Amino acid sequence: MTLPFFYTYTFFIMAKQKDSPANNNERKNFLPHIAFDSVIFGFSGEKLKILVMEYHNTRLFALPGGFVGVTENLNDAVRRGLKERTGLSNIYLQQCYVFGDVKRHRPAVMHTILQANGHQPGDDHWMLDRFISVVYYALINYTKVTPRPDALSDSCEWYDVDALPKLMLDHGTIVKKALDTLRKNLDEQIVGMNLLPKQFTMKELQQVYEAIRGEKLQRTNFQRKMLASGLLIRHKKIFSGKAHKAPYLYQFVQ
Amino acid sequence: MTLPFFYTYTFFIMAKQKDSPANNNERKNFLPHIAFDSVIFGFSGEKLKILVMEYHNTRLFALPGGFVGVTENLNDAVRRGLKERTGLSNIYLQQCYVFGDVKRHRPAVMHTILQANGHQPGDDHWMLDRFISVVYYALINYTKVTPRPDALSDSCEWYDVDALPKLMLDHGTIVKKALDTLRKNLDEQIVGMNLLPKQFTMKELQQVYEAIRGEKLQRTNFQRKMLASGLLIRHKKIFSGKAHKAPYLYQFVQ
DNA sequence: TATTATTGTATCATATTGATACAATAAAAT
DNA sequence: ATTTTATTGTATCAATATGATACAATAATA
Repeated sequence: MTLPFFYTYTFFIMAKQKDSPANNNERKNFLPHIAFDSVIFGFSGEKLKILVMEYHNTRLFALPGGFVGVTENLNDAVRRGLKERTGLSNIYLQQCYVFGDVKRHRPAVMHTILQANGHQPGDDHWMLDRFISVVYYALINYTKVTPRPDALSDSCEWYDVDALPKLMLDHGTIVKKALDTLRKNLDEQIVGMNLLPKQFTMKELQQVYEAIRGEKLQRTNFQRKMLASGLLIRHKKIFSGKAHKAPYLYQFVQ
Repeated sequence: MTLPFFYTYTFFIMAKQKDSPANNNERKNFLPHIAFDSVIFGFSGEKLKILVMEYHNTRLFALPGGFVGVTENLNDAVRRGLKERTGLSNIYLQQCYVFGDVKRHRPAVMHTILQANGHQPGDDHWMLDRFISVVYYALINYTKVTPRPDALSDSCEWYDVDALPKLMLDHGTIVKKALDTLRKNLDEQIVGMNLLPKQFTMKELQQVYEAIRGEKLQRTNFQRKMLASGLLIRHKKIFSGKAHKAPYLYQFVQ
């Protein structure tokens, strides 16, 4: 579990108060025992990356996550979190898996995080409870996003999927599961439309697929298949300023 | 949400007591706001079916479901429920989707069920709360199972997926989602191994696929593909007592 | 013994995929 | 101004997979 997005707005205020009343207020605002975590995929032009947060005084790395308001749809809660981290509203979002094992519950870790931010949580603090976590993955256009660390002054940065820092709790397993699911669900149009800018070259498109599938593809056959799919509209060539033959620009239909 | 499997053991006893103490005890035994529902697929030899329960005095049809013990893994809770309904322990089980919209919350329906079983639940009864439901689907060999209605004397019966009764709440949507997921994940070996008896004819195997995909397949090409897959072991012919050429029996490797 | 519907296999034509070759070309190097 | 370069777009051949059809084998029945 990560710190809730909610913190961004209210945590600092509450941190100045005694813990119990704040604890009780927050406990009433969210569904207990239910969290979500998001694996946010972006594509840099060459590599597949995900957003990872670091809790400043703890050296703990975690996925962005949060909690569900008592009158809030689960999906909306996740969108709220994504908006908070990325500034984007219309993000491609998919449920991935629910992690519900008892052994996820490690209150000491959450205690560390709370303490590192000036709290003295009692043993009955709601965030020290057992949580099940609904995991989502999101696909976003890397270039549109400036990741925003939250009010706890964590960092929030892109990391290559193959060069992640060690993540806290079971967040490493969560990333693996999200990547597996993305690979299994790999739909040409959806993935391309959400990870790439509106217009792109055939090479960029191929790099997206190679990054996700984790293997090199035959250039000529990839091109043939994509062109035959009917998903692409071809635009004018771009003269990129690089040497060699200039590529066409493409975009997805619709 | 359906009545919890837990009811089977304790509900009748509790029903004799005043509601509040029982309410409070149960509230402590389960994670609040979290439920699961199971779409249990079976194959009859011709049709794909699912298990549906009927609450006797309500004419309400529902999927089997339940709640998660406070010290119980989510997956184990679902297996506990399946064992209860089918008697089987090693069941192929897959997570499907989490339904988490606020509009699922319809306390009146649950109130009706509780009342129909002799309860007078107060407005604060834990089962009248908002729940998110983690949906699983299971594949089981129809012939191995005798569905067990629970102690509330509901019925628990197989229904053709294309001839379901109207299900309560969003359970109709849940079935659609489970079927979609099954189709998308359709893995030859896993599906065949779990829906068919150990040995089966090529015709039975084809019928499983046709039932799941909802379309007829070309017999000869299906046979060619399955034989070429290397997944099947061929056994002796069976002389079924029917006219015409006797088919071979097959089974999956491993 | 002939009939019947089912089963197993073969064989076409057509699509899809893998591997390779090659011409076109934008800018840099000469 | 011409040559060189790596990249891009396209074509083509072989190998494989798929769709459609034909047909022989056969277990029990008529």
